[in-house]
Amino acid sequence: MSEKQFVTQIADINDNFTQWYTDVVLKTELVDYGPVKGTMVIRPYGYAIWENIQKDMDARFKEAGSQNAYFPLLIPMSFFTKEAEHVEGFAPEVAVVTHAGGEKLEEPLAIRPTSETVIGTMYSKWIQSYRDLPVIMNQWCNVMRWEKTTRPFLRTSEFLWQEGHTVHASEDEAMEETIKMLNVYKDFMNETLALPVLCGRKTEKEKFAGAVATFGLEAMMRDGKSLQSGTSHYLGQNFSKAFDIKFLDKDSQLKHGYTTSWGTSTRMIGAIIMTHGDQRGLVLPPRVAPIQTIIIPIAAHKGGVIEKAKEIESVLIKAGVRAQTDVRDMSPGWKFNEWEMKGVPLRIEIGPRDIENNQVVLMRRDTLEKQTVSIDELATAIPALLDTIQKDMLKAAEVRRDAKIVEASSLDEILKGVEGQNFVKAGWCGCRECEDKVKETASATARVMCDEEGVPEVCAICGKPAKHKVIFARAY
RNA sequence: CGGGGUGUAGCGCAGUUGGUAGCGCGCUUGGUUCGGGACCAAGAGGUCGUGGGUUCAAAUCCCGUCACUCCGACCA
Repeated sequence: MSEKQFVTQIADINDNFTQWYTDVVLKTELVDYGPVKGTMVIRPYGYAIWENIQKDMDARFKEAGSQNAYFPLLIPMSFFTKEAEHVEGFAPEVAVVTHAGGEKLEEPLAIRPTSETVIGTMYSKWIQSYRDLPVIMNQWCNVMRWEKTTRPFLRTSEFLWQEGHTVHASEDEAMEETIKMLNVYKDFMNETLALPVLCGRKTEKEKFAGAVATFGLEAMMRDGKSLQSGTSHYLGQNFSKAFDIKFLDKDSQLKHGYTTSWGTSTRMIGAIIMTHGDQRGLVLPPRVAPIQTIIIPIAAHKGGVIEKAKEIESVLIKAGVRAQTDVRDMSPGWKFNEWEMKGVPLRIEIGPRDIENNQVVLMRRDTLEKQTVSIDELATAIPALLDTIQKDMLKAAEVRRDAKIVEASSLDEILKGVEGQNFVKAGWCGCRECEDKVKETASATARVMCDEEGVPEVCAICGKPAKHKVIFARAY
């Protein structure tokens, strides 16, 4: 049976990946387009994934010492001009409120594209002493960036995210926090999203507007393109000076704090889709799947089938599994296709023959393998299997990714590597010209630096001595 | 922001040289089915994206505009 037969309404994943993506997000009812250009509605099935992400991540933040807070959506325009690089980076994409209450406003208000400026302003009021430090806060909110081209989850005018903002007494401590949160993200993406990510420092060109250093987490999509899935920034004293975040230190000296910020967004849902998905549609990691096990009664008109299915459902729910029975009056084949498209990790088929044998048929969405399991064992077998799927999905994604990482020692090799849908590792002298040259010839950008692997002798682009090892890739 | 494509029923589409709108799926009702997208019967559903223009007459031709989408440039 060809994969095409299953979900004919989805574009070919190998042929037209972007169309496949659009088809999948719309047809699985994760999202729909909003009435305003570039906006998206996150529908219940998509929002449930976000809620699962939030729940897991939020616990990790709290474990890392962070508290949640909420800062206002509207930010006085003047705040942005206080940090030169920051305003330059964000000004082009800020949406501004100029009228309210039927009158023109004295000062235009920006709809936050990110909150360093308001939060910095508030922190300057709250921090006086070294005893007030560190300050570690996170907020879950929406932000708005007026993008030219948009795509659901990957880039929309408005999106949901979390942004952490911290202040520390020393440079070392702030840098430590930056790396700590990078690792919190990494663990979360590995363990919960089953996403292998490459972490490292960004080049000057690619770093956050206003940061001293930006560290990114890059995931490889099925088409070999990179998706920046999270960032952690060391901001040094750039923002503390701009927003006057000062404290009296132990030595009675008045000092500026050192700040960090870190964020991830609903874009991660895009990463899940494009990393794990296949021709049949979504393949969701069990930990974030809104429904982990779908139970499909076969020959449901026959007595006792639905009852048994419901019985299994409640056993599974008691065992902590997000299980659901599809009792709709449709053919089993239709339901199989639908739930496969929606990426439910496990399917249970139960019909009269199974009930007779006290068993069910199980199918894994990730491998499409079927097996029969005794009904008595389900309460333990299903949670264990979900766990296995979670781990196998990460492994499978790692294998796919590692097969598509190549080394290059010339611009030509970088181009060939990127054209072959690979991540390309190469030596780099550190100059902007070489970075731009890669962009021009290969449409690829420096994703992250990986100097810890050993820096090659020469820059693959200009041949001068290399200072860094860089991963080049085309990116979303 | 440049280049291409598409807007006709909830979805996918057809609609010829301009002549007053159709198909498939879905939906509603009833019945038969049910182990990989079932079938029969009877129904409901559209000011053809939008604003102008040409014409006796526009889904169809012309101009504008908006949205979506694909390919680039800019960005999470």
